[in-house]
Amino acid sequence: MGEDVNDPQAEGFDAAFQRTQALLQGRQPIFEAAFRAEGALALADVLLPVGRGSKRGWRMVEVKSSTSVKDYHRDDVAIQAYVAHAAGVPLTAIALAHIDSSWVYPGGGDYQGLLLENDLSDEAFSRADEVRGWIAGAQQIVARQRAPKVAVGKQCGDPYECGFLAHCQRQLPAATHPISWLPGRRSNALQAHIDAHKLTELKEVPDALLNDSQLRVKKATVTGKPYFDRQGAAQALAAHKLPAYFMDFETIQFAVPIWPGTRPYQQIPFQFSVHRLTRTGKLEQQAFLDLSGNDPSLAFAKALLAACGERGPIFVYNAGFEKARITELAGRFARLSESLLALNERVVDLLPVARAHYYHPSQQGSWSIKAVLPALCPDLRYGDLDGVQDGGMAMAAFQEALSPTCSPARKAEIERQLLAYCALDTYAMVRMWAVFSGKTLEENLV
DNA sequence: GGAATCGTAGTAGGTACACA
DNA sequence: TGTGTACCTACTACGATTCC
Repeated sequence: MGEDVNDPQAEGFDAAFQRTQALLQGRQPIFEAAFRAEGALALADVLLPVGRGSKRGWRMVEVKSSTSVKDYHRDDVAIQAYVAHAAGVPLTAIALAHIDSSWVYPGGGDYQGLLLENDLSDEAFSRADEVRGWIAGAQQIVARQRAPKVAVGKQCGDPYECGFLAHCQRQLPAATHPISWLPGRRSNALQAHIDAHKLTELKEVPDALLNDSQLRVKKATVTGKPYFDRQGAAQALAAHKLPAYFMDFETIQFAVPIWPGTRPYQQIPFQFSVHRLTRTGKLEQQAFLDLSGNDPSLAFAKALLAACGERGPIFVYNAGFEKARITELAGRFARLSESLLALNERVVDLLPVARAHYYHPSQQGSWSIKAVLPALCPDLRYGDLDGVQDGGMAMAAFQEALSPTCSPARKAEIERQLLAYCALDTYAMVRMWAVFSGKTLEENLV
C-alpha cells in the first residue's frame, strides 16, 4: 500500500508540501505528491521508489484519462520533471500512463492492462531550459501586473479553456452576426481574407469565398429569412413509406469499465425511445430504460428488436451514432446479430436532409437537432424539460441513478426525466419528418 | 521528342461537428 | 472524454497540352 498526501487543494498546499517531504524519507509509493521550486508548483499522480543504496530514487507516473499521449501531456510531464528536480527529488524516470481503449474488462475487479505506460524520461529531462523559460515568462507577467497583449484565438480554448477567456472577450466589440456562425471548415483563402481585413461580421464575407452551405447560412442570416427547399426535402423522403419508426438512443461510457466484456469509453446504450407512425397517422411510442445497475446491453438489444418491427424505415438524426451502437451490439450477441444488422439496413438519416434543404437564422450555423427543432417546431422546446435536456445530462443522470447513495425518490425522478427527454427526441423527429414531407400528422397518411 | 506546365482524380491526414 | 462522417488541404500520379 502507498501513502496518499490527500487532495492538496483540500488540505492546503503548505500541508501537502510538508507531508510530501516527510513521505520522501520513506520507501512507499506516494500518491498526489506536491512539490514547489523556483516559484512553481507541481502535483505528481504517483511516485514509486526505485533502486537501492546510493542509487535510490523515484520514478514518477502521470496518469491521464485520455487514450493517447497528447502534446500538452508532454509539456505537462516536462514541467513535473523540472519542478521535482528543482525541489531536490532524485527523479530517475518519468512516465505517462493513459487508457488503452482497445482493452476489454474481463470482470472480477481485474484491471491489469487498462493503462498503457509511455516512458518520457529522456524527452522530459532534456527540456529543462524550455521549462525554465516558461516559468520565467509567467513570472514576468505577474510582476508587471499587466495582461499580455495576445489576440483571442484557438489557443484560448485548446486543449483547455483559459480562465481569462471571458475577460478577454469582453474587450472585443460584439458582432451582430459573428463569422463563427459559418459552418464547417473555412478554406485557406477565406481565413486569409478574414484575417487580412479583420472581419467580424458575416455580411462582410465575400460570397465567392464561401461553399454552398456557408453561403446559405450567410444569406439567411443577413436577410433574416429562413431557407427551406420544400420540394427537395419532400423528394429526399418520398421513397420511404409508412409505417415508419423514429429512433433515438441514450448511452453511457466509463473510462474504467464496470461491466465485463466492455471497453473503456465504449458507448453502452441504456435507453431508447421509438415512435411508430402508421399509415393511418396513428402515433405510438415504446421506450426502454434500465436503471438496475447491471449491463443493460442484452435487454436493450432484445427490446429494440421488438420495438422496431420487421419492415419500414427507421428515421434517426445523425445515423452514424445509432448504427455504430447497433453494430457493436451485433458483435457482442451472436444470436441477435443478423436481426440487429437488418435494422441498420432500414435506418434513414434526417440530418443530411435538414442540412441540404433547411436553415433558419436562429440555428447560428448548427444543424444539431437541438438547433433545428426550435426553428422548425417552436412549440417543442428542450428548455421546457425538467432536469435532463441533452445527451450529456442524460449520461450524468444515469450515473447518478446507479450510485448507491441515490435515494429511491431521486431515482424515480431521474427515470421520469430520462424517459421524457428521450421521448421528446423521437417525437421531434416525427414532427421534423412531417414538415419536410409536407404532411400533417392529423391526416390519414395512406 | 523531351521537358515543363496544367488540370484532374485519388488518397491520406487533419479538423469540425454531429451524437452520447 | 469517445467515435463516425463530411469536408478541406496537401500530396502524388497521370495524361493532355504547350513550348523549345
